[in-house]
Amino acid sequence: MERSTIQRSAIRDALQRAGRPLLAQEVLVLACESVPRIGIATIYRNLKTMVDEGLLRQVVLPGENPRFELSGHGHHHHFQCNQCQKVFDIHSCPTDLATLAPKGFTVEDHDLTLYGRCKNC
Amino acid sequence: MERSTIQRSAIRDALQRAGRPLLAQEVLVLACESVPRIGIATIYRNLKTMVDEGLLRQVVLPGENPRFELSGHGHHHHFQCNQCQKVFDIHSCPTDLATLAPKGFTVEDHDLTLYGRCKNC
DNA sequence: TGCATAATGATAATACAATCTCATTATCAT
DNA sequence: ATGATAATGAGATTGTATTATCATTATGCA
Repeated sequence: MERSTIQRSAIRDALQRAGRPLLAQEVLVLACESVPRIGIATIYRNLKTMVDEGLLRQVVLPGENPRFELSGHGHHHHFQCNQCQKVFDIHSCPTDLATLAPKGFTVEDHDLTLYGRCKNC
Repeated sequence: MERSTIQRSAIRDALQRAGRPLLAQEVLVLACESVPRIGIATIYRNLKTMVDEGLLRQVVLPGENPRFELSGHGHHHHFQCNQCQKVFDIHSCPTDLATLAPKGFTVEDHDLTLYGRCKNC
């Protein structure tokens, strides 16, 4: 993955335009707008490469297939709409979660997902 | 699933003794202690039935297969050990998470997982 | 412009949790 | 204890996201 291809650009643009974490299938649909014959294998190949390069970050919600978002947003969490199932970023983070753990347990990280209705639903 | 079998009891006991959410595979291993020839299909069959009956609750962490725990613990969250991968209950819950959502979004529920080192690791 | 080869696209293959099949076994009302 | 049948166990099968294959196409350096 050393050459610059229109497919790779289309994938990056899709994620940028969406502004929210996308499933591989969602990336395919969006990327198809600019590269109609793009294949799903190309989507997966590039997503994997871009994650390895650090350009993308994988977002995994409970019971869901992995989504992908442009990295560089720092630590943040996600909101999933119960209606449209779309996932959005939340740029704030509750503090003092470490105190919730039982005695003898050390908290190193955490993962928070909010569920509800998004702006459009 | 109307009759009482030793397999079904073994599954319930395994979850009770563990006191933490277990994967189907973990249930199999524990249940084998009392019913050596128990099959994985029986594990899945009973887990599903017991969830339908409300006896068990499914616990799904990001990127993990479903775990099962006895229900009736009310709303709570989970801790996963980065070392042994075991999952434990956390019986406290951060408040005011609803305020974290962006303007226009309504929060109906949430899901929190803490990661770190458990007491034994 | 031409060439070496990286990347793509179509489709086959894989991985693996979960479910199904069906002969056998165990439960329980009578 | 007996019979109807629910449940089990072993292994085959399924479903589905992801990856591999490989002939073809496109990139970018000389």
